[in-house]
Amino acid sequence: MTQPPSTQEALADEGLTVRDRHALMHHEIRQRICLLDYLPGMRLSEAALAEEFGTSRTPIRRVLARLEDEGLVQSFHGVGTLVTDADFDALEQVYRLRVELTAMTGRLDPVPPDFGYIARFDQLVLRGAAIVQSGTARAFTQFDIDVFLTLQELTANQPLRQTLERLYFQTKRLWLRAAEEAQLDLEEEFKIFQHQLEAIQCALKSGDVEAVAHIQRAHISMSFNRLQQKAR
Amino acid sequence: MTQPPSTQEALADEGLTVRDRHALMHHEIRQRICLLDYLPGMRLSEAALAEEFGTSRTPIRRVLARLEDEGLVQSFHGVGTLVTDADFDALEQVYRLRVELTAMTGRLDPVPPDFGYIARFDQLVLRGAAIVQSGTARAFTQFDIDVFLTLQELTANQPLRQTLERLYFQTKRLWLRAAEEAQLDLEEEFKIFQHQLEAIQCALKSGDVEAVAHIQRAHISMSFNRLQQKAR
DNA sequence: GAATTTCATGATGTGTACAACACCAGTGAT
DNA sequence: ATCACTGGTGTTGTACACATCATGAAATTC
Repeated sequence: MTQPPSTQEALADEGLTVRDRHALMHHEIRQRICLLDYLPGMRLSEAALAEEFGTSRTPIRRVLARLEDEGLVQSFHGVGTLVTDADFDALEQVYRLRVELTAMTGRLDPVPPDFGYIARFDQLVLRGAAIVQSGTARAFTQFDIDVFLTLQELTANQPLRQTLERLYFQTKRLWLRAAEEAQLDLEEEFKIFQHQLEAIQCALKSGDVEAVAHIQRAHISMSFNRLQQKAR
Repeated sequence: MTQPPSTQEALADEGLTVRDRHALMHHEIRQRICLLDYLPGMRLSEAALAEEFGTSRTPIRRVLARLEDEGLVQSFHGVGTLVTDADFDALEQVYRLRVELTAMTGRLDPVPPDFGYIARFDQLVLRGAAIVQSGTARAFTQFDIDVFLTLQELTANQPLRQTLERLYFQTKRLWLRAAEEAQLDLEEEFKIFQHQLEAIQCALKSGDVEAVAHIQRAHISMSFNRLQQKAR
């Protein structure tokens, strides 16, 4: 009996290439940083991570180097590898660029959604409805990541997707931190997000990918404004 | 008597931190790829590069990993590290994104040029005039890189700069390859570029950074169209 | 008692040997 | 003659020992 392996087990699996193992570790650590399992300023030990993932420091160092290029950690010789702090002012530029780039997804190589895609999105909307009723900020963030990755499929422009993914994971921590510090009205945030999902769902069914992009853009912009408001 | 050290000598210098050495090697290898010293498909030997830069494979591997993330090389286990080929169709998406992002530099955190900046730009225009008269495609490309990096200073938005730099170095090889294959009228290309520089110079002196961005955008777009035309 | 020095500790960065892998030439059987 | 196999060679990937550096506590000196 074979069951889908967990992330940790997958690393021990033998059917994976080097690139796959690297991607898995990168995703996992990035996820932990964005879900605030690793808080800003926290020191990541290469040795500890190596032991956890059942490998040596060398592959871990490669992953951390990539995360450093992406702005999520920073290494200091003799000190350690520290999670960068999600400072509002420093990330304002990232947020504004994200807003503009999101609008662009509708114009640059849009991918018309097929039936399978719309069905998958319907599933997401259902999942979201459950979170509205009883969900934690953490579960919501994980959900938000899934929605983001799904919506990314609507653009065939690879460099645009790659760039947006970077920016997304750089800014995502801001929202979650504000939410956990009770600066945001969680219930209201959930409802707004659900409304956005339904609007996107509607646009998808009419095949209007550009409208989807504009809805996203508007909501990212408004979310940023709410953050800005509460941060002061 | 102290003179500015060359790239190779700088690596032997002792006053440099780890990060500086990494940046130097990264810049140097990136430059070689974009100036077609390393042709697409060519195999880069980690051992040879390590010896040349007077270090071991370990730091070289980190540089190559970054270049792989940037899409300039690709490593294959047991085969080698190959320079990616500058395929026109594959880079079309990059080009189009670059066009849009360049226009954005005028809107997102523009930096008003001061007298020192304008003076430096005047120097560039003079250098360009010399290339128009008697210049190789290679010298022109090197000049183009300098102009690009100078114009980047007009945006304070760091993530935007970082992204544009990536895209720029991904696409730059296309032009040079087309030029060396005599698909482009070099003299005409030089003149067009010089006209662009003068237009930008004019916009700079009136302090209109957004106009600078639009001039750039127009020329990148037109340059791409000329490439597309000649490639078929 | 306070400032300074020393040194133990633990972190990242580097060098190197070896493992895993792909490619190719040569060899043999069919 | 052709195909399959096998070993040699060179490459990237990994593990580990060591160098280098920053930090803080303890010892020492004034």
